[in-house]
Amino acid sequence: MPRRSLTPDDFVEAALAIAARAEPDGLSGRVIGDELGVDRSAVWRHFSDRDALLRAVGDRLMQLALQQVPANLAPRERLRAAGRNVVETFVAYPYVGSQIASRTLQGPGEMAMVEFTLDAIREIGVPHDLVAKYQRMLADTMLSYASMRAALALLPADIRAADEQAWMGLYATAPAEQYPAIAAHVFDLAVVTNDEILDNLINALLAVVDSVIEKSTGREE
Amino acid sequence: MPRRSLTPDDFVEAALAIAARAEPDGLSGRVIGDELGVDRSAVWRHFSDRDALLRAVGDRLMQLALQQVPANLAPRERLRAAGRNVVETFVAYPYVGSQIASRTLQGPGEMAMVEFTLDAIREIGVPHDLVAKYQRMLADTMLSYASMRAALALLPADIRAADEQAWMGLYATAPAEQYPAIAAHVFDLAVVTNDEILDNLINALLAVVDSVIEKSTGREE
DNA sequence: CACTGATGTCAACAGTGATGCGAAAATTCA
DNA sequence: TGAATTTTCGCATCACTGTTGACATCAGTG
Repeated sequence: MPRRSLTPDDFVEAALAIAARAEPDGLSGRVIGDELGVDRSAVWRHFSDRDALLRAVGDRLMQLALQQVPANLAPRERLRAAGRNVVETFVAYPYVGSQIASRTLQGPGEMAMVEFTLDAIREIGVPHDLVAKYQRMLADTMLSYASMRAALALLPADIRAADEQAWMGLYATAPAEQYPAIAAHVFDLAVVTNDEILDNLINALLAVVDSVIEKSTGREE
Repeated sequence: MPRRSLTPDDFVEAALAIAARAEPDGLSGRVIGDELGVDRSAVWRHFSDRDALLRAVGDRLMQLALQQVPANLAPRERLRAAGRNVVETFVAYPYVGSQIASRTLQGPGEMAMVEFTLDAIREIGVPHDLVAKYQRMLADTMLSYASMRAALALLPADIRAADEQAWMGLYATAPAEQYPAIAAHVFDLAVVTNDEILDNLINALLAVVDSVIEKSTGREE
């Protein structure tokens, strides 16, 4: 007795809503079904696989991340914003973000993101035959980092707190004879924030892109 | 009727052996138990949690990666080797590698790795107050990238092959008007290998570390 | 109106991590 | 030595997962 007819998009939408809540129960078929008032097996009428569902939702995440990049930025700033937005979006929808970094999504979101980044790298002035090489480095690195941050956001609050304070705990316990460098830097280690690390990482990647700019043509900036 | 007494290390060892096989069944309690000729519930006698087990095995992975770094290398090459070895080890034990990147292991393996990298960065000549900042960037980036590569190695062979050939497929299908940059670079994109990307990433990270070397002291190299 | 294809419901399956209970071995103590 | 205690495993069980197949019901077509 089908109460109503659902489209795959309805399930993607529901999965997004759930993934954003980051409840401890996870993103299971049962929860998705409940969100739509439907049996959990109805999900597999529209997606052959758990993997297929995740890829569809993941591709939507890419769209979300990309559409929040201001359009009128210089190419470097576009790349920076895209990277930050991917991390932000993955963290905002941690159940999906933590699981699809290694998959080729092959949807419109991923296509648009690749097009966007290729274009920005070309515009910066990277030689034509190196554009793809650096795009893949940037994309893979940002995706994997975003995925790790999402997995972090997924941890129960108490465990995350324990992990974050682990370094301060080691400060008290680690013998300075055995770990002199840790002893010398443990406070600095504990103080570094994840957003600082992300900024730092993006800067490093952009710097290496800058270092291969075509010297011959001086038209860019 | 305990046939014999098992230590936590025995389970870690068994988990390593299974994780190295990359069979499609995964690293479940049942498989670990079978490996030791023991019921799967025996695992939780020694580890409170699946998480605790993964952390223990993950810490062992760190030890494995670190102990294969040649001792007599220059600091830059030590960092390069450590990064490569972490990726290699995570890929070699993909079940564990793909899951513990976001956790603080807090074991001797992680401690040794942090000590090792802090020391190398200091030896390169990074100012004292910036050593921790760059260590965390290097470590988090390499861990997350290694984790993604491990997840990739875990995919069934047919899916991985399909993913790798996705770009070539897009070459045929993607409309050049809508995705001009993809059309212009799709062949280059498909040709870039993961190991190239890794080299490229490590180079980028090391370059940014080099850029903050203390200019005042010229004693290094 | 009947027919067909799509879609949801329900029950079932094997598999997971985890828990509580009882038995047996290993260890400790007298 | 022998008794008491602690450790550790086997077994049964739980709730939960993704997935499948049989059945029922709806929408749209001729």
